[in-house]
Amino acid sequence: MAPPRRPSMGRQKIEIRRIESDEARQVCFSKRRAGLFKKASELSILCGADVAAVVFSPAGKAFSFGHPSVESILDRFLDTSPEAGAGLSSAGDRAVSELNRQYGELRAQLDAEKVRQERADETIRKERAARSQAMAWLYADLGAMGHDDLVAFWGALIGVQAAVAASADQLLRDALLVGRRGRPQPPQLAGGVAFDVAAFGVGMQPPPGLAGVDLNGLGGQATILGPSF
Amino acid sequence: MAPPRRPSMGRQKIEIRRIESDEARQVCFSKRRAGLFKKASELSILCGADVAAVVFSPAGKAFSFGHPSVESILDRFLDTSPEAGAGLSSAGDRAVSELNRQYGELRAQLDAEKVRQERADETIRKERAARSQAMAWLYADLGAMGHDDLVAFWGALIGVQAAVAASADQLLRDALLVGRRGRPQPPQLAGGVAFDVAAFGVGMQPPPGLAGVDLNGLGGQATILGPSF
DNA sequence: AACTATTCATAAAA
DNA sequence: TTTTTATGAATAGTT
Repeated sequence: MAPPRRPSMGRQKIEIRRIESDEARQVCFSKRRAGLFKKASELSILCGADVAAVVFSPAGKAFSFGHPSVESILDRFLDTSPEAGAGLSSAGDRAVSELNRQYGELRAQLDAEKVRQERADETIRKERAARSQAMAWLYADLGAMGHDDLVAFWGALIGVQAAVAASADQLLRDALLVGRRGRPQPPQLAGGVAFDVAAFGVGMQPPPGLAGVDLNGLGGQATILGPSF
Repeated sequence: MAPPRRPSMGRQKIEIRRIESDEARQVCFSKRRAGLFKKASELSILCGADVAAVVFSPAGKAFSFGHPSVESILDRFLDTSPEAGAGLSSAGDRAVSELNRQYGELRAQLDAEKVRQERADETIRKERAARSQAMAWLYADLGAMGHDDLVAFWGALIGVQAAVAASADQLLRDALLVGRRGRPQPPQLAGGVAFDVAAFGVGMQPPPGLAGVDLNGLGGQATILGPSF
Protein backbone atom coordinates (compact mmCIF):
# COMPACT_ATOMS: atom_id res chain seq x y z
CA MET A 1 0.00 0.00 0.00
CA ALA A 2 1.43 3.25 -1.09
CA PRO A 3 1.92 5.79 1.63
CA PRO A 4 -0.05 8.96 0.94
CA ARG A 5 2.77 11.26 0.02
CA ARG A 6 2.36 14.87 0.76
CA PRO A 7 2.44 16.82 -2.42
CA SER A 8 4.55 19.39 -0.64
CA MET A 9 6.44 19.98 2.54
CA GLY A 10 4.68 23.25 2.75
CA ARG A 11 6.34 26.37 3.90
CA GLN A 12 9.43 25.74 5.93
CA LYS A 13 10.84 28.09 8.46
CA ILE A 14 13.88 29.94 7.28
CA GLU A 15 16.36 32.18 8.93
CA ILE A 16 16.53 35.71 7.75
CA ARG A 17 19.96 35.70 6.23
CA ARG A 18 21.31 35.85 2.76
CA ILE A 19 20.12 32.98 0.60
CA GLU A 20 23.19 31.36 -0.85
CA SER A 21 21.66 29.65 -3.83
CA ASP A 22 21.51 32.06 -6.73
CA GLU A 23 18.40 30.49 -8.12
CA ALA A 24 16.55 30.31 -4.84
CA ARG A 25 17.53 33.87 -4.09
CA GLN A 26 16.16 35.08 -7.39
CA VAL A 27 12.89 33.26 -6.89
CA CYS A 28 12.56 34.59 -3.40
CA PHE A 29 13.31 38.08 -4.63
CA SER A 30 10.52 37.97 -7.15
CA LYS A 31 8.00 36.62 -4.71
CA ARG A 32 8.85 38.93 -1.89
CA ARG A 33 9.14 41.98 -4.07
CA ALA A 34 5.59 41.39 -5.21
CA GLY A 35 4.56 40.81 -1.62
CA LEU A 36 6.21 44.02 -0.50
CA PHE A 37 4.47 46.08 -3.16
CA LYS A 38 1.17 44.51 -2.30
CA LYS A 39 1.64 45.39 1.35
CA ALA A 40 2.57 48.92 0.38
CA SER A 41 -0.52 49.17 -1.74
CA GLU A 42 -2.77 47.87 1.00
CA LEU A 43 -1.27 50.28 3.49
CA SER A 44 -1.93 53.22 1.23
CA ILE A 45 -5.51 52.19 0.56
CA LEU A 46 -6.47 51.08 4.06
CA CYS A 47 -4.96 54.01 5.86
CA GLY A 48 -4.94 56.71 3.23
CA ALA A 49 -1.19 56.97 3.48
CA ASP A 50 1.21 58.00 0.77
CA VAL A 51 3.64 55.18 0.21
CA ALA A 52 6.60 54.58 -2.03
CA ALA A 53 8.85 51.56 -2.25
CA VAL A 54 11.96 51.28 -4.33
CA VAL A 55 13.85 48.05 -4.80
CA PHE A 56 17.06 47.32 -6.60
CA SER A 57 17.66 43.72 -7.46
CA PRO A 58 21.12 42.32 -6.77
CA ALA A 59 21.67 42.67 -10.48
CA GLY A 60 20.94 46.35 -10.23
CA LYS A 61 17.54 46.42 -11.85
CA ALA A 62 15.12 48.88 -10.30
CA PHE A 63 11.52 48.22 -9.29
CA SER A 64 9.18 50.63 -7.64
CA PHE A 65 5.72 51.18 -6.32
CA GLY A 66 4.14 54.44 -5.36
CA HIS A 67 0.85 55.95 -4.40
CA PRO A 68 -0.09 58.37 -5.67
CA SER A 69 3.24 58.19 -7.50
CA VAL A 70 6.80 57.27 -6.72
CA GLU A 71 8.21 60.56 -7.88
CA SER A 72 5.84 62.69 -5.88
CA ILE A 73 6.62 60.80 -2.72
CA LEU A 74 10.33 60.81 -3.23
CA ASP A 75 10.38 64.49 -4.10
CA ARG A 76 8.33 65.28 -1.06
CA PHE A 77 10.61 63.17 1.05
CA LEU A 78 13.84 64.54 -0.32
CA ASP A 79 12.56 68.09 -0.16
CA THR A 80 12.24 67.83 3.51
CA SER A 81 15.29 65.72 4.11
CA PRO A 82 18.38 67.03 5.74
CA GLU A 83 21.09 68.06 3.37
CA ALA A 84 23.88 65.63 3.79
CA GLY A 85 27.13 67.18 4.78
CA ALA A 86 25.54 70.42 5.71
CA GLY A 87 26.78 71.84 8.92
CA LEU A 88 24.73 72.73 11.91
CA SER A 89 24.46 76.20 10.54
CA SER A 90 21.85 75.04 8.12
CA ALA A 91 19.70 73.84 10.93
CA GLY A 92 18.03 77.16 11.14
CA ASP A 93 16.56 76.62 7.76
CA ARG A 94 14.46 73.81 8.90
CA ALA A 95 11.20 74.42 10.48
CA VAL A 96 10.74 72.92 13.88
CA SER A 97 8.05 70.66 12.50
CA GLU A 98 10.52 69.52 9.94
CA LEU A 99 12.99 68.43 12.57
CA ASN A 100 10.24 66.71 14.41
CA ARG A 101 9.39 64.81 11.33
CA GLN A 102 12.95 63.71 10.86
CA TYR A 103 13.15 62.77 14.47
CA GLY A 104 10.22 60.42 14.16
CA GLU A 105 11.57 59.11 10.95
CA LEU A 106 14.88 58.25 12.47
CA ARG A 107 13.09 56.66 15.34
CA ALA A 108 11.22 54.44 12.94
CA GLN A 109 14.47 53.31 11.44
CA LEU A 110 15.89 52.66 14.84
CA ASP A 111 12.91 50.51 15.65
CA ALA A 112 13.48 48.56 12.49
CA GLU A 113 17.06 48.05 13.47
CA LYS A 114 16.01 46.79 16.84
CA VAL A 115 13.70 44.26 15.30
CA ARG A 116 16.58 43.00 13.27
CA GLN A 117 18.75 42.97 16.33
CA GLU A 118 16.25 40.93 18.25
CA ARG A 119 16.15 38.42 15.49
CA ALA A 120 19.91 38.19 15.52
CA ASP A 121 19.93 37.67 19.24
CA GLU A 122 17.35 34.96 18.88
CA THR A 123 19.44 33.33 16.22
CA ILE A 124 22.44 33.37 18.49
CA ARG A 125 20.42 31.80 21.25
CA LYS A 126 19.27 29.05 18.97
CA GLU A 127 22.72 28.46 17.64
CA ARG A 128 24.01 28.10 21.15
CA ALA A 129 21.28 25.67 22.00
CA ALA A 130 21.89 23.61 18.92
CA ARG A 131 25.58 23.61 19.49
CA SER A 132 25.26 22.60 23.09
CA GLN A 133 23.37 19.59 21.90
CA ALA A 134 26.34 18.41 19.97
CA MET A 135 28.86 19.60 22.47
CA ALA A 136 27.08 17.75 25.21
CA TRP A 137 28.35 14.59 23.67
CA LEU A 138 31.86 15.76 23.49
CA TYR A 139 31.90 17.74 26.66
CA ALA A 140 29.63 15.36 28.48
CA ASP A 141 29.60 16.14 32.11
CA LEU A 142 30.68 12.76 33.20
CA GLY A 143 30.64 13.92 36.76
CA ALA A 144 26.92 14.26 36.58
CA MET A 145 26.45 10.82 35.17
CA GLY A 146 25.74 7.88 37.31
CA HIS A 147 28.18 5.07 37.47
CA ASP A 148 26.26 2.92 35.03
CA ASP A 149 25.87 5.74 32.60
CA LEU A 150 29.50 6.49 32.82
CA VAL A 151 30.44 2.94 32.11
CA ALA A 152 28.03 2.80 29.21
CA PHE A 153 29.41 6.03 27.86
CA TRP A 154 32.91 4.80 28.07
CA GLY A 155 31.94 1.56 26.47
CA ALA A 156 30.44 3.41 23.59
CA LEU A 157 33.59 5.36 23.11
CA ILE A 158 35.50 2.15 23.05
CA GLY A 159 33.07 0.91 20.49
CA VAL A 160 33.85 3.81 18.27
CA GLN A 161 37.47 3.19 18.76
CA ALA A 162 36.95 -0.37 17.74
CA ALA A 163 35.55 0.75 14.46
CA VAL A 164 38.63 2.75 13.95
CA ALA A 165 40.82 -0.10 14.95
CA ALA A 166 39.28 -2.14 12.21
CA SER A 167 41.04 0.12 9.79
CA ALA A 168 44.28 -1.08 11.24
CA ASP A 169 44.98 2.07 13.09
CA GLN A 170 47.55 0.75 15.41
CA LEU A 171 48.56 4.12 16.65
CA LEU A 172 45.25 4.84 18.20
CA ARG A 173 45.25 1.53 19.89
CA ASP A 174 48.62 2.29 21.32
CA ALA A 175 47.39 5.53 22.63
CA LEU A 176 44.53 3.82 24.34
CA LEU A 177 46.30 0.88 25.79
CA VAL A 178 48.41 2.90 28.02
CA GLY A 179 50.58 0.92 30.38
CA ARG A 180 49.84 -2.19 28.56
CA ARG A 181 53.45 -2.82 27.95
CA GLY A 182 56.07 -0.49 26.65
CA ARG A 183 53.52 2.21 27.05
CA PRO A 184 54.11 3.80 23.67
CA GLN A 185 53.80 7.44 24.59
CA PRO A 186 50.94 7.57 26.98
CA PRO A 187 49.46 10.71 25.65
CA GLN A 188 48.09 13.35 27.92
CA LEU A 189 46.95 11.30 30.79
CA ALA A 190 50.07 10.50 32.66
CA GLY A 191 51.16 14.06 33.07
CA GLY A 192 47.81 15.66 33.06
CA VAL A 193 45.83 16.82 30.13
CA ALA A 194 48.02 17.78 27.29
CA PHE A 195 45.33 18.38 24.75
CA ASP A 196 43.82 21.77 24.82
CA VAL A 197 40.13 21.58 25.18
CA ALA A 198 39.91 24.93 23.59
CA ALA A 199 41.04 23.24 20.45
CA PHE A 200 37.42 22.41 19.93
CA GLY A 201 36.84 26.01 19.24
CA VAL A 202 36.26 27.93 16.12
CA GLY A 203 39.68 27.82 14.67
CA MET A 204 39.95 24.11 14.50
CA GLN A 205 40.05 22.40 11.19
CA PRO A 206 37.30 19.97 10.44
CA PRO A 207 38.39 16.40 10.35
CA PRO A 208 38.87 15.06 6.88
CA GLY A 209 36.19 12.98 5.32
CA LEU A 210 32.99 14.15 6.80
CA ALA A 211 29.90 13.64 4.80
CA GLY A 212 30.03 11.85 1.54
CA VAL A 213 32.75 9.47 2.51
CA ASP A 214 32.22 6.01 1.23
CA LEU A 215 31.17 3.51 3.79
CA ASN A 216 33.66 0.95 2.72
CA GLY A 217 36.44 2.65 4.53
CA LEU A 218 36.01 0.42 7.51
CA GLY A 219 35.68 -2.79 5.70
CA GLY A 220 31.96 -3.09 5.93
CA GLN A 221 31.88 -1.76 9.41
CA ALA A 222 29.06 0.59 10.08
CA THR A 223 30.12 4.14 9.82
CA ILE A 224 28.49 7.04 11.47
CA LEU A 225 27.84 9.72 8.99
CA GLY A 226 25.97 12.85 9.61
CA PRO A 227 24.28 15.32 7.40
CA SER A 228 26.46 17.64 5.48
CA PHE A 229 26.86 20.93 7.21
CA MET B 1 -25.66 27.30 29.62
CA ALA B 2 -23.56 30.11 28.28
CA PRO B 3 -21.46 29.30 25.28
CA PRO B 4 -17.74 29.58 26.06
CA ARG B 5 -16.84 32.75 24.26
CA ARG B 6 -13.58 32.92 22.46
CA PRO B 7 -11.28 35.51 23.91
CA SER B 8 -10.87 36.75 20.37
CA MET B 9 -12.41 36.31 17.01
CA GLY B 10 -8.97 36.12 15.58
CA ARG B 11 -8.07 37.81 12.40
CA GLN B 12 -11.03 38.54 10.26
CA LYS B 13 -10.97 39.01 6.56
CA ILE B 14 -11.20 42.62 5.56
CA GLU B 15 -11.70 44.38 2.31
CA ILE B 16 -8.89 46.49 1.08
CA ARG B 17 -10.58 49.83 1.24
CA ARG B 18 -10.17 52.90 3.34
CA ILE B 19 -10.82 52.26 7.03
CA GLU B 20 -13.42 54.75 8.14
CA SER B 21 -12.80 54.71 11.85
CA ASP B 22 -10.03 57.16 12.68
CA GLU B 23 -8.85 55.12 15.58
CA ALA B 24 -8.89 51.80 13.79
CA ARG B 25 -7.14 53.41 10.85
CA GLN B 26 -4.39 54.75 13.07
CA VAL B 27 -3.86 51.39 14.72
CA CYS B 28 -3.79 49.65 11.40
CA PHE B 29 -1.33 52.20 10.07
CA SER B 30 1.10 51.61 12.89
CA LYS B 31 0.95 47.86 12.59
CA ARG B 32 1.16 47.70 8.85
CA ARG B 33 3.86 50.30 8.61
CA ALA B 34 5.97 48.17 10.92
CA GLY B 35 5.08 45.10 8.90
CA LEU B 36 6.04 46.80 5.66
CA PHE B 37 9.41 47.84 6.99
CA LYS B 38 10.00 44.37 8.29
CA LYS B 39 9.23 42.90 4.92
CA ALA B 40 11.53 45.41 3.30
CA SER B 41 14.26 44.49 5.72
CA GLU B 42 13.84 40.80 5.08
CA LEU B 43 13.90 41.31 1.36
CA SER B 44 17.15 43.20 1.57
CA ILE B 45 18.75 40.60 3.79
CA LEU B 46 17.48 37.47 2.12
CA CYS B 47 18.13 38.59 -1.42
CA GLY B 48 20.90 41.11 -1.00
CA ALA B 49 18.72 43.77 -2.55
CA ASP B 50 18.80 47.47 -1.89
CA VAL B 51 15.43 48.54 -0.60
CA ALA B 52 13.87 51.80 0.45
CA ALA B 53 10.38 52.45 1.69
CA VAL B 54 8.90 55.85 2.41
CA VAL B 55 5.57 56.33 4.10
CA PHE B 56 3.65 59.48 4.86
CA SER B 57 0.94 59.09 7.43
CA PRO B 58 -2.41 60.73 6.73
CA ALA B 59 -1.30 63.40 9.14
CA GLY B 60 1.71 64.06 6.97
CA LYS B 61 4.31 62.49 9.19
CA ALA B 62 7.06 60.73 7.31
CA PHE B 63 8.53 57.34 8.07
CA SER B 64 11.18 55.55 6.14
CA PHE B 65 13.30 52.48 5.96
CA GLY B 66 16.30 51.93 3.80
CA HIS B 67 19.11 49.54 3.26
CA PRO B 68 21.84 50.53 3.06
CA SER B 69 20.21 53.95 3.38
CA VAL B 70 17.11 55.68 2.16
CA GLU B 71 18.97 58.58 0.66
CA SER B 72 21.37 56.49 -1.33
CA ILE B 73 18.60 54.46 -2.85
CA LEU B 74 16.36 57.34 -3.66
CA ASP B 75 19.21 59.24 -5.22
CA ARG B 76 20.12 56.24 -7.22
CA PHE B 77 16.56 55.78 -8.32
CA LEU B 78 16.02 59.34 -9.33
CA ASP B 79 19.41 59.34 -10.93
CA THR B 80 20.03 62.71 -9.51
CA SER B 81 23.24 63.96 -8.07
CA PRO B 82 22.95 64.89 -4.45
CA GLU B 83 22.09 68.52 -4.68
CA ALA B 84 21.84 70.71 -1.68
CA GLY B 85 20.67 74.22 -1.94
CA ALA B 86 22.76 75.78 0.77
CA GLY B 87 20.37 77.75 2.80
CA LEU B 88 21.81 80.47 4.93
CA SER B 89 20.16 81.51 8.06
CA SER B 90 20.90 81.92 11.69
CA ALA B 91 20.48 78.92 13.87
CA GLY B 92 19.74 80.81 16.96
CA ASP B 93 16.45 79.24 17.77
CA ARG B 94 16.85 77.30 20.94
CA ALA B 95 14.08 74.84 20.24
CA VAL B 96 15.51 74.10 16.86
CA SER B 97 18.90 73.65 18.38
CA GLU B 98 17.56 71.24 20.89
CA LEU B 99 15.76 69.23 18.30
CA ASN B 100 18.88 69.14 16.26
CA ARG B 101 20.76 67.80 19.22
CA GLN B 102 18.21 65.09 19.72
CA TYR B 103 18.36 64.32 16.07
CA GLY B 104 22.09 63.76 16.24
CA GLU B 105 21.60 61.73 19.36
CA LEU B 106 19.18 59.42 17.68
CA ARG B 107 21.45 59.16 14.72
CA ALA B 108 24.28 58.10 16.96
CA GLN B 109 21.99 55.60 18.56
CA LEU B 110 21.10 54.21 15.19
CA ASP B 111 24.74 53.92 14.29
CA ALA B 112 25.44 52.18 17.56
CA GLU B 113 22.62 49.85 16.87
CA LYS B 114 24.10 49.00 13.54
CA VAL B 115 27.46 48.34 15.09
CA ARG B 116 25.84 46.07 17.61
CA GLN B 117 24.06 44.35 14.79
CA GLU B 118 27.31 43.73 13.02
CA ARG B 119 28.79 42.27 16.13
CA ALA B 120 25.79 40.07 16.60
CA ASP B 121 26.13 38.85 13.05
CA GLU B 122 29.76 38.09 13.70
CA THR B 123 28.82 36.20 16.81
CA ILE B 124 26.34 34.17 14.85
CA ARG B 125 28.99 33.39 12.30
CA LYS B 126 31.34 32.20 14.98
CA GLU B 127 28.67 30.20 16.72
CA ARG B 128 27.91 28.47 13.47
CA ALA B 129 31.54 27.70 12.90
CA ALA B 130 31.93 26.35 16.39
CA ARG B 131 28.85 24.25 16.09
CA SER B 132 29.95 22.94 12.76
CA GLN B 133 33.19 21.96 14.37
CA ALA B 134 31.52 20.11 17.15
CA MET B 135 29.16 18.39 14.78
CA ALA B 136 31.99 17.58 12.49
CA TRP B 137 33.78 15.77 15.21
CA LEU B 138 30.64 14.12 16.35
CA TYR B 139 29.78 12.82 12.96
CA ALA B 140 33.31 12.36 11.87
CA ASP B 141 34.07 9.32 9.89
CA LEU B 142 36.83 8.11 12.09
CA GLY B 143 37.82 5.57 9.54
CA ALA B 144 38.64 8.30 7.12
CA MET B 145 40.76 10.21 9.56
CA GLY B 146 44.48 10.19 9.41
CA HIS B 147 46.56 9.14 12.31
CA ASP B 148 47.23 12.62 13.46
CA ASP B 149 43.58 13.47 13.36
CA LEU B 150 42.69 10.38 15.28
CA VAL B 151 45.17 11.11 17.96
CA ALA B 152 43.95 14.63 18.22
CA PHE B 153 40.37 13.49 18.34
CA TRP B 154 40.95 10.93 20.98
CA GLY B 155 43.17 13.19 22.93
CA ALA B 156 40.56 15.86 22.87
CA LEU B 157 38.01 13.50 24.25
CA ILE B 158 40.32 12.50 27.00
CA GLY B 159 41.19 16.07 27.67
CA VAL B 160 37.61 17.09 27.90
CA GLN B 161 36.84 14.37 30.26
CA ALA B 162 39.74 15.21 32.44
CA ALA B 163 38.76 18.82 32.49
CA VAL B 164 35.13 18.30 33.21
CA ALA B 165 34.64 15.14 35.11
CA ALA B 166 36.18 15.98 38.39
CA SER B 167 33.89 13.75 40.32
CA ALA B 168 34.17 10.88 37.95
CA ASP B 169 37.80 11.46 37.47
CA GLN B 170 38.86 8.50 39.42
CA LEU B 171 36.70 6.06 37.60
CA LEU B 172 37.83 7.31 34.26
CA ARG B 173 41.38 7.02 35.28
CA ASP B 174 40.73 3.52 36.39
CA ALA B 175 39.30 2.67 33.06
CA LEU B 176 42.11 4.26 31.20
CA LEU B 177 45.07 3.45 33.29
CA VAL B 178 44.40 -0.17 33.46
CA GLY B 179 47.42 -2.11 34.43
CA ARG B 180 49.11 0.98 35.58
CA ARG B 181 49.30 -0.46 39.01
CA GLY B 182 46.67 -2.08 41.11
CA ARG B 183 44.35 -2.19 38.17
CA PRO B 184 41.35 -1.00 40.16
CA GLN B 185 38.53 -2.92 38.61
CA PRO B 186 38.34 -1.97 34.98
CA PRO B 187 34.61 -1.79 34.61
CA GLN B 188 32.93 -4.30 32.39
CA LEU B 189 35.67 -4.08 29.90
CA ALA B 190 37.72 -6.76 31.46
CA GLY B 191 34.95 -9.22 31.02
CA GLY B 192 34.74 -8.64 27.35
CA VAL B 193 31.19 -7.48 27.70
CA ALA B 194 29.72 -5.72 24.76
CA PHE B 195 28.34 -2.49 25.95
CA ASP B 196 24.83 -1.64 25.17
CA VAL B 197 25.05 1.54 23.28
CA ALA B 198 21.37 2.05 23.73
CA ALA B 199 22.13 2.87 27.32
CA PHE B 200 24.41 5.54 26.05
CA GLY B 201 23.85 8.24 28.57
CA VAL B 202 20.55 8.22 30.27
CA GLY B 203 18.87 11.52 29.81
CA MET B 204 21.09 12.55 26.98
CA GLN B 205 19.45 13.07 23.69
CA PRO B 206 20.96 11.67 20.58
CA PRO B 207 22.35 14.36 18.36
CA PRO B 208 20.29 15.16 15.31
CA GLY B 209 21.05 12.70 12.61
CA LEU B 210 22.27 10.02 14.90
CA ALA B 211 18.84 8.89 15.85
CA GLY B 212 18.04 5.63 14.24
CA VAL B 213 21.60 4.79 13.52
CA ASP B 214 22.43 1.35 14.70
CA LEU B 215 25.35 1.63 16.98
CA ASN B 216 25.10 -1.80 18.37
CA GLY B 217 27.43 -3.19 15.82
CA LEU B 218 30.07 -0.84 17.01
CA GLY B 219 29.28 -1.47 20.61
CA GLY B 220 29.73 -5.14 20.13
CA GLN B 221 33.21 -4.57 18.94
CA ALA B 222 34.11 -3.31 22.33
CA THR B 223 35.19 -6.80 23.15
CA ILE B 224 38.32 -6.04 21.29
CA LEU B 225 39.51 -4.49 24.49
CA GLY B 226 38.50 -7.39 26.58
CA PRO B 227 40.58 -9.45 28.94
CA SER B 228 43.83 -8.42 27.45
CA PHE B 229 43.10 -4.83 28.23
C1' DA C 1 4.19 28.90 -12.84
C1' DA C 2 1.12 26.12 -9.84
C1' DC C 3 0.47 23.72 -5.63
C1' DT C 4 0.23 22.86 -0.41
C1' DA C 5 1.67 22.67 4.15
C1' DT C 6 3.45 25.74 7.11
C1' DT C 7 4.96 29.92 9.04
C1' DC C 8 3.87 34.63 9.44
C1' DA C 9 1.08 38.78 9.82
C1' DT C 10 -2.49 40.92 11.86
C1' DA C 11 -7.90 42.03 13.02
C1' DA C 12 -10.17 41.86 17.23
C1' DA C 13 -10.41 41.92 21.83
C1' DA C 14 -8.52 42.81 26.40
C1' DT D 1 -0.48 51.42 23.46
C1' DT D 2 0.82 46.67 24.09
C1' DT D 3 -0.44 41.82 24.46
C1' DT D 4 -3.11 37.86 23.37
C1' DT D 5 -5.83 35.04 20.44
C1' DA D 6 -7.40 32.99 16.38
C1' DT D 7 -7.43 33.17 11.64
C1' DG D 8 -6.40 35.05 7.07
C1' DA D 9 -2.29 35.72 4.15
C1' DA D 10 2.27 35.01 2.52
C1' DT D 11 5.50 31.93 1.01
C1' DA D 12 9.44 27.77 1.07
C1' DG D 13 9.96 23.69 -1.03
C1' DT D 14 8.17 20.72 -4.74
C1' DT D 15 6.51 19.44 -9.02
